[in-house]
Amino acid sequence: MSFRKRVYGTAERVPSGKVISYSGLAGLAGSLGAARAVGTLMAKNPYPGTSPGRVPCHRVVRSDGSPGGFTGPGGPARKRDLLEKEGIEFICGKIPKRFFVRS
DNA sequence: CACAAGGCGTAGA
DNA sequence: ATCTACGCCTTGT
Repeated sequence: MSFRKRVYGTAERVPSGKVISYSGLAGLAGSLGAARAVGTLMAKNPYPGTSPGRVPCHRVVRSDGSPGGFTGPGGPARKRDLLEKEGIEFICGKIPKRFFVRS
């Protein structure tokens, strides 16, 4: 089982209306501290979407609450939009900790 | 096998 | 609070 697959699997189980940090995702995926790697994987992920088989990479944000980047269609703007549609609130451009899935 | 790059994280100034 | 520097892990060439 490659790290890559675990990350996507873990990302898919993040519920709508919540987000998780790159770092946290890395940890849940089995490689604590591989936040950077997660970012790389998300950057090349199949396609952002909530349907099965796709990866809701827009729910993966930085640990400090910043949206982070987004290479998918629409860029960062799209990411923010998707999150807001799922109920995430942006306070001064950042996401409150209560929206994070914690482990 | 070696190297470069990437949606990050943390610490210090 | 903002910015720079350095470290981290995995993937693709």
